[in-house]
Amino acid sequence: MGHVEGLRERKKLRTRRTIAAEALRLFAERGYEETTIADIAAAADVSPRTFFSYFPSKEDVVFAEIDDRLAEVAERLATRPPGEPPLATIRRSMVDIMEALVSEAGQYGSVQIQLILERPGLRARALQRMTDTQQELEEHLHGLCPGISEIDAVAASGIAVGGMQAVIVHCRRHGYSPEAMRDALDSALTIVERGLGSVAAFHQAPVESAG
Amino acid sequence: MGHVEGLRERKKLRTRRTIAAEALRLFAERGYEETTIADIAAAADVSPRTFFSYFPSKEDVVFAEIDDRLAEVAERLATRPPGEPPLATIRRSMVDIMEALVSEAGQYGSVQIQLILERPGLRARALQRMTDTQQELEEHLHGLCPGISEIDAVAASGIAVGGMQAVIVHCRRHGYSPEAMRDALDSALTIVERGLGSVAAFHQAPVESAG
DNA sequence: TGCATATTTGCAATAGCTGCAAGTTTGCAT
DNA sequence: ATGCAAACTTGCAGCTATTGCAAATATGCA
Repeated sequence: MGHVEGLRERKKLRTRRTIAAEALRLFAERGYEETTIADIAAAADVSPRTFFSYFPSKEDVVFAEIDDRLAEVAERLATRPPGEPPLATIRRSMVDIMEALVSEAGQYGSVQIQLILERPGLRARALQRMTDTQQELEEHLHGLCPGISEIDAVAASGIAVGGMQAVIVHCRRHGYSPEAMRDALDSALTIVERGLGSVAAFHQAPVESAG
Repeated sequence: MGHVEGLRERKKLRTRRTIAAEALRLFAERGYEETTIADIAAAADVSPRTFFSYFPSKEDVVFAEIDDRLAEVAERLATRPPGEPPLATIRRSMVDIMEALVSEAGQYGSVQIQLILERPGLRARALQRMTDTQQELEEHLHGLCPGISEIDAVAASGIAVGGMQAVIVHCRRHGYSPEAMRDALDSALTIVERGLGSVAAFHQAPVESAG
């Protein structure tokens, strides 16, 4: 799937990564507002105009890595181990999504997280991504729980993602350790599952992917 | 509290309302992008520069009414009827918040809702407001449920608001009638309450406001 | 009536973002 | 190897949101 598509594609990918990397470096060094598109373009050795053919806005460049991870999560959402109970799939997905969103793994540590927590504009963008992912989860729920009602699917995904999101933000704000964060997520998930467990559809056997 | 503070204050309030009203009218007539700050200022009979002393950004003017309503909700959150069980307070707050956010009551019908659903930037702003309100709820939970843990409070408010938000957006997108929307919210709230009911702190008697 | 303060305004500048047309580079077929 | 068509980059011009600053006005009160 995500292979080497050809020299052209590879070069574009490299450029994209360079732009993102240089942008993050500059953001970390001088700050977000203090870095202009022109600065980023210069550092990445492209014209300012070219920046916008790789990222639709300055804000989006902050989410370059995160978006890649979210795309992976979306793929994994579709490949559920046979026979896995719906609630287990949800739990697994939640953990995946949240890891994707707050992982400090990337080349530039947690610059993104810092920025997102500080700048309201970026925080809003992050929320947007959260709800987008939430909608994908919602669609998968129909496959997971045969006959689940539209509203139950919507509510369930909103509840799960909303609960996780709140906990994540709280933990990051208060500097929880990774372990404490995991514990917090776990207890939140317990509450979520208690609620979702009251929906009959979650106890039906999941539909096995046809084929 | 929100009385007539004097001529000066009243005039400012009137100007603020005029700007917002003219802006919404123009947005409805020509569209959001097609309306410039200069247009709005001209229609409201102030200088473009003055616009920014009433609203920090063009996007914020869309939320003028909504923000007023959310402020009222925040006040009502604090004035809970004595003896009301925690879960009842939550249910009541949820309904209040969602009404504030999606009410079509205002002078300009549902222009705002339309815009918010269409423009990603505005949607993000709306989400931001949702989470801000969520944090207020979270703080009140400590008063409502003595000894509730930090994480349980955070998770509970995130779950409640997240669930409601998802349902609201879904309903508006699919053109549900007010009745259908109310039913949907109700069934979502049931799931939420089932989850929150598993937290012991929600069954303690609430703290009566001292005094 | 006049002053101290708050508000409005004009001016100028910055920066994000977009459309357009010209210049380059790349992939592929011959 | 060669040449063409498609894809990519770039420079330019322009529009708009947003902000700082200082002058000009308006307002509330003594």
